[in-house]
Amino acid sequence: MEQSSRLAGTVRPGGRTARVRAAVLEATQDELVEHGFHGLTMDQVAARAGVGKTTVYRRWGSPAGLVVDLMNDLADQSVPHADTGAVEGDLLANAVSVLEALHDGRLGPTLQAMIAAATCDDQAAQGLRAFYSRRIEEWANAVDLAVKRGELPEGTDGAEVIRAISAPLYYRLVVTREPVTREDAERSVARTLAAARAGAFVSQG
Amino acid sequence: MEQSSRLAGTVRPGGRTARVRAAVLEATQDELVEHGFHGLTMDQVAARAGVGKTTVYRRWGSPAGLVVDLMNDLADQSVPHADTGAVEGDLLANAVSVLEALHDGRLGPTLQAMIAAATCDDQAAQGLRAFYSRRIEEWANAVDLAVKRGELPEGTDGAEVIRAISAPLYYRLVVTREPVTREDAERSVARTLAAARAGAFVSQG
DNA sequence: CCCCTAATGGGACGTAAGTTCCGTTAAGAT
DNA sequence: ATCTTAACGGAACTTACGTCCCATTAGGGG
Repeated sequence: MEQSSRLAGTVRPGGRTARVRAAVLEATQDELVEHGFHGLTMDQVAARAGVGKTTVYRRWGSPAGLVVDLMNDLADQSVPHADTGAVEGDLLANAVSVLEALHDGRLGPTLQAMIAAATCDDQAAQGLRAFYSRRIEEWANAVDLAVKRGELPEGTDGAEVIRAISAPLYYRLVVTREPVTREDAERSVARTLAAARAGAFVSQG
Repeated sequence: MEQSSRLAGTVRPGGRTARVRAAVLEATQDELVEHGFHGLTMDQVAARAGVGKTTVYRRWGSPAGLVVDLMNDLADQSVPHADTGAVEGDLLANAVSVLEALHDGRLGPTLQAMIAAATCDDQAAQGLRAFYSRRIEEWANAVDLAVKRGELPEGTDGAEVIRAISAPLYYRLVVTREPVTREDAERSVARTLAAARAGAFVSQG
């Protein structure tokens, strides 16, 4: 996998350019942890990265641009899905990985920033959609295997099952802003699984 | 119900003060529709409302403060829940009302702004939590009645059922940023109901 | 190893958001 | 009706973000 869609377009991607990008993305993430997306300023990112602010404006254009690039960078780091051999275990592993990502001191704020950036920038929205659709696809395989094993009804939509697992967790995080606990993750798995076994995730119904 | 927690604290809430507030909240919502939360500026709100910007800064302090007050204003407008006599109809009515709110040209952007404001301001987060917990409570009654009628298992947690209905819709709206359709609403109801009938929403499990 | 130029960096500049000061207006009590 | 003062409004001021210009640095091809 290529390291970056943005760098790929440059004429001199090696050496200094790559170093600058690494420093800027690092600084961006640090700033997100401390001030969140709404407090992300090009100026401070440049200062923190030890880079001219002209460079940051030229290459990324806006705070949303920084987050988009950061998002692409994270998207390239593929996270392998679990395979415990039984749906319940796989889905719980999925829910827990979401939970841990949201609670991670560095990744959590970054994910929230990605969501915030997507609300005010089309490119960020597109990037976010791509980011999650890829993650969802990867985990959906586990559900498809479960269908083949006969654990779930024929025709069950794997991607939708994975979405259904995450939805309540993100809903609590972003919308009602309640704490998201492991119990929430377990409940989400149990409920989704109950619906799936009842055939509620079979494609056209 | 009092008209506003903020006005209640003022010494002269009548006449001009109330007129100013109405104009400012109106202008705030217009600006949110056009530019979203990230583009909400005190200056333009003041100009649009035909009010001194000093006044806007003094009474609301920040864009987040404007949204918080707008949120309180909306929270006071109680939305009665449906009662079709059968769970499925009530829950579908709930899902559709959420759907319509999100698609409404004025309320949709306002709700998104409330969410955005909550990500960068504690007071807004608290307000948002209160806003939704109240709406959830109101609709939870319909589920409780269904339990009494024997349509759902004893001990089913009504509030959690209502949350489960909304979660996938908001998830699509905010996180994956896919379009939210009536089919999504219907699927969400069907799946939640399947899980509820299987007892997945009974309190301790 | 040298050259060409892509890419970066510093600093000056313009603009707009946010703050402060003080005079003006009108709510509401007497 | 009159008076007190809460609340508003205009305008100057301060700061910080974003832009522009040009000098400097270092890839990477020859």
